[in-house]
Amino acid sequence: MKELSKTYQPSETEHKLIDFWNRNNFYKPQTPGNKQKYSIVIPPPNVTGNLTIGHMLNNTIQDIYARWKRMSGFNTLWLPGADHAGISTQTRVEGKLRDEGISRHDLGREKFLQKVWEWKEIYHKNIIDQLTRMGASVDWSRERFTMDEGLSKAVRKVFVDLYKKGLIYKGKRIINWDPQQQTALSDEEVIFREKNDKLYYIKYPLADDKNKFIIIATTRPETMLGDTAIAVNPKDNRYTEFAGKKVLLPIVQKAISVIADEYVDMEFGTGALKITPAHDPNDFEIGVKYNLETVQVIDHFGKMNEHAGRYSGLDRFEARNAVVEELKSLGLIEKIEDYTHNVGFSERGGTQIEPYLSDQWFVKMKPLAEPALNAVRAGEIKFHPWRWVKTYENWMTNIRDWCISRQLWWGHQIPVWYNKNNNEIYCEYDPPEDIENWEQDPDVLDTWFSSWLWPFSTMGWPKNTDDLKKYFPTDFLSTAADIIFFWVARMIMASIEFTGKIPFKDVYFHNIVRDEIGRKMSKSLGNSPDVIAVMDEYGTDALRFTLVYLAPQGTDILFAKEKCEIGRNFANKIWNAARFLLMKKDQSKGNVTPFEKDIFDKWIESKLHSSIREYLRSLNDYKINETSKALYDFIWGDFCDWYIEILKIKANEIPQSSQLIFENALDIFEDALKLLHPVMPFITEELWQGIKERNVNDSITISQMPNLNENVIDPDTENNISDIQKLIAAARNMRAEIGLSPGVKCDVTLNCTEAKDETFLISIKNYIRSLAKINELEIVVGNDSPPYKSITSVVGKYQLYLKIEGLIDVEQEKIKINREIERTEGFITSILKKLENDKFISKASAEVVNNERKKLEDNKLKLEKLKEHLKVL
RNA sequence: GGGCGGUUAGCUCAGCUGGUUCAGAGCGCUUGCCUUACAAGCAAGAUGUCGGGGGUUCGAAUCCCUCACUGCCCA
Repeated sequence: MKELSKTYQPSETEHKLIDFWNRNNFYKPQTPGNKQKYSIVIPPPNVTGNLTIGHMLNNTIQDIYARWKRMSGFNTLWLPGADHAGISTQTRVEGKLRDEGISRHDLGREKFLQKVWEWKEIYHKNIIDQLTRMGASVDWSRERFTMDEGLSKAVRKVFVDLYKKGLIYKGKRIINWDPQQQTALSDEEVIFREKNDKLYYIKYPLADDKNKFIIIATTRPETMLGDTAIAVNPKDNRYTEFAGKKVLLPIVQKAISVIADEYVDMEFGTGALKITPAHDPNDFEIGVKYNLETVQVIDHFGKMNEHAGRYSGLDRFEARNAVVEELKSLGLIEKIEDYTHNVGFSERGGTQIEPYLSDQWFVKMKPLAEPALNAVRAGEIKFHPWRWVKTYENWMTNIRDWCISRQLWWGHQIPVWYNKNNNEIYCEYDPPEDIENWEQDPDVLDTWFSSWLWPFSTMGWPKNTDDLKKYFPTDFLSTAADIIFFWVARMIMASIEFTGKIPFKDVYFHNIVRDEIGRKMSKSLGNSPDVIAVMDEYGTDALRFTLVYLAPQGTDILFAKEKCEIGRNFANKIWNAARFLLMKKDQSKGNVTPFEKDIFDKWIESKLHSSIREYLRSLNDYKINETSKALYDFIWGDFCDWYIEILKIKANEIPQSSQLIFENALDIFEDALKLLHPVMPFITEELWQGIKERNVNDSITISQMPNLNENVIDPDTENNISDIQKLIAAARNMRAEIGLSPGVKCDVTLNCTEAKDETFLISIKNYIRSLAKINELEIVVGNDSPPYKSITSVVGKYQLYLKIEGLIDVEQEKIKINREIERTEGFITSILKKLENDKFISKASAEVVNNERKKLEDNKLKLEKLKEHLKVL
């Protein structure tokens, strides 16, 4: 490997490695072989947009699992693709055309769709580029798009099958109408926002006594023109005398009935409700129940229609004011109050939704929901974090029929044909043969009607392909929780219904990425960083690592690009560790006398495997931030801060073995690189290539992940070294306290209690000396303090004395020791209190009690030593 | 109105199957360092009545109740 630069330069390696991986088809699963499979399908991003930081997180998580499993011996498929995003895409293209002064109707359906496809190609490529750039180890040869021929076939088959089963029906219902996009929306596509409005109290005179009124409260006075009843609660004494009578609908001058129904909320407004079946979903239900007339007064543009009399042609909001003015002049407005309520808006377009009575296609959801609910309740499908199950259950048990028709052109056109000559309806997989006699339903299907098939349609369903047999059901789905209903729940329903299998075993709901002050990332706020720019600035690995490191299960991430310094610095640390090891190995060429592994070598191996254990545990628990933490702590904390520093000393001690020493270190380092590869694929590949001789097309990405070896995990060794680390830290602390400059060496006496400690300490004496910058280090068994003036520090079973010889203010030191004595005495008292408590002795476990006894002994000893030291001073 | 979270160091957050291996990490801050890789670094340090109150327990950041504030989802 050529000499490494002083800092890691990601841009130099990333593009090169992407090319290298692609050239070698590493991410195409092998067709033969009997390896166990592991499969993931990507949540298909919309073709409309760029990938966001949220996508980066989601895809990093998937990539981690794909790469981890691939390196752990699984035949791994991560299948990529994109979604046609009906409304968004059509809106964008129409917008672009509008700028050119053209409407879609000018072009006609066919030409318009051609334009959309052209537009889609450009943006689709964008997404592919971004996924590639982030290092996603997907199999591009299997890429799918929801409007592909194959997926379109799946959609048609599903529609026809459900129709024939009676689970798809067409009906006149109140749906969410987007007057701007001119299409129906499903309940899930409507978002509610608080809006400041007015509550109008309107008097409806009794038909047989015009001096009596029922007063109703409404936020939508313009719809009164379509009222066909008034409703009150039968329990409401205020209205007992009115029930069953008729009132005269103002302006329209039509007599309508007063219905008594328990549905009416007595608390709201005046307790009397106007019923407008054509313009309110609840009123519609009442209308059906009481067989009321439906009078539609607003058309699909959101304008008053011919039934609105002289208001015909006015926009719904203009009409509101006009109606109120007229009512006022008639003296029929009781009062107008300010009122804040939740109003539905189109999720995509932002227009205020109009409840609209129209013919639409629906899926009956109840029969589909039940098995899907059971699969999750029974734990066949596991949610991470688990609590999302409740949300899922709640939605599934209150599920309502799904409005799937959209009055758009971009999407899967409904496979239903109407006979031009009679009332016949034809719904089949293939169009009718005498096509000239039929007219196809012009509507298209909700985009989610294709994406709910994604886990199996992408693998060739309805054909029973090899891929389907091999890779379905998938193992893992990572997604945002905000599409749990849109997508996750529906995929489970569809999978079970059409394949009889669950679509995936584990679902991970990843964090929502917000900006630094907690706002959701959005285009209009402009607070979402450009992911490519961030990758350019900090490196792809840095962004990936940082996101995962900041992603505890189930919380939101507050992200600012500066946080990528965490990942960048870590990458740089790794880079320099490699640089150093290689440099030393190079310098020590030929020094190959075998050496015996010492406690530090055993310690780093133990730590490596402890880390692997934690790595596996956290990955299996879907706690990826803990995975990244384990890697960070091992590589930076254990390997770089301690092991490399130890090796510097060791190589001086036994120079004849130095080459082997650094080669051994590189073996450990290589394992660490492999473990880290799923999170930081680029730098690990680059260094893996560099630290040893490799074959031309060999890659870390297809190498074997280190196996966990529990046998080398040795808690005693880890504890012993941990004590030594504390001891060295204490010595450094003492140096710092008395202001010794790093160049000045000091003399130290180290007391221990047992002979075996002495043997151990002597064996590593030079390391302690060197790391704590000690000149003379005397190791003594027993409690005798040294015969010179010193400051002291007690570390577990060890006692340190640092010779001061007038370097320090003795009085200050005495104050400090007294303070330490006080603290220790307090601590002893608290332990004694526990031990003298019979309930503690009897109820607490023996282990805990023994532990307390041990602590007591240790601290008594410590106290003794401190007091003695005070005397010496 | 119903449901689900969150509230721990100046900031962002871990820890929450109860016990000084639990009061932590990173950033920021203070001090000292161009030490045989790394100043994107090294060493040392300061800071918290773990949101308030009550309870269970020998023992609570951790379990229960309650209040406050805050976010999200559903109606």
